[in-house]
Amino acid sequence: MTQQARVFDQLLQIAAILQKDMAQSFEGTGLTGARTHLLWELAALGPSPQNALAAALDVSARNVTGLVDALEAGGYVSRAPHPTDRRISVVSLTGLGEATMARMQREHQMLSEGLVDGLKEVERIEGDLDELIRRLQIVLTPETFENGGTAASRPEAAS
Amino acid sequence: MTQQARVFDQLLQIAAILQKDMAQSFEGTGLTGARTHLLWELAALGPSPQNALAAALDVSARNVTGLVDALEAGGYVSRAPHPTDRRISVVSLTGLGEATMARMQREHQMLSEGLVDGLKEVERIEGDLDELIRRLQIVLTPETFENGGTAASRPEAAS
DNA sequence: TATTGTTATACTCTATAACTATA
DNA sequence: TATAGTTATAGAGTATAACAATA
Repeated sequence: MTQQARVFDQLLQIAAILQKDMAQSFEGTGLTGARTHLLWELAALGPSPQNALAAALDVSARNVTGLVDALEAGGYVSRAPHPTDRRISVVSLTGLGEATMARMQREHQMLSEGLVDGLKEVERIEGDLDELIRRLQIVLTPETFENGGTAASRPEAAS
Repeated sequence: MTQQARVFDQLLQIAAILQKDMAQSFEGTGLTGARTHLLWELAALGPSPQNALAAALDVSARNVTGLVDALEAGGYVSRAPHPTDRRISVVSLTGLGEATMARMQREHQMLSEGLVDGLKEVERIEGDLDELIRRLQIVLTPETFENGGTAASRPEAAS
């Protein structure tokens, strides 16, 4: 039962493809992966304190300051004072930010449809992927093996 | 044919899981994703000029200099002069580097097996994944849509 | 003249710690 | 006293450009 386990490498390959696509995507736009991630969260949450964004993104407050600075400079978001708590700055999408997100959501939808267009047994595949995701989370749980996970995702997936 | 296309999001979720695992993996080891990637390539290629590593990793020569510096400081690789071309420095795995790679390959194998252990129809799933990979590369080809790809990998996959 | 690797410089993401302004 | 966001500092990955040594 040893040699035939290509599945893991296939998943790594998928991760690599998606990551590379994302990295190449933001050229000249002033956007980056991290900044766009913040935009997605902001679109989902609505106007938010940087506080909440840091929690949503699972990054430090300092990091959010930098991302919002850059997005503000690019015209994608704006900061406004909180009506009652003057410590808080509320971040909102600008018109450009909204338009950008609308476009991205549209493109995401198109790609999503294009990926499965004409594919047989899509629902069964979705079930298989759910099972793989479930197993992946178990298998990568550090306690499962003595290792910290590292070896798992051999960095082929990283570039 | 619109609403049911979960597959793309599932793939993004897989990418996010693998990336997160990889990021968490290198704690205190002096290794990182990029450095480990170089080690994998080096293990595959054998002793190589930095030149070749830059090509294999698809990264600038400057970048390789930094990665090799760090790996050399950590004792994972060593630089040696090329026998005939004195411009070239040949990078090799040290004993520690070899041992580290052997361990990682072992762990990778274990995870690979653990992922599919007891799973039904593994070969069919592998075929489905191959098809998805193929389609992914087509769908993400920039020319396919007017976009640069960005929207594709909504950065949920990035953190 | 072309190539290898380096130094110089710069940008991005990320973190912790110290500090300010507010609650 | 605790919280929100900032400045200060630092490490890591990445890039281009200029430069040295060598082909």
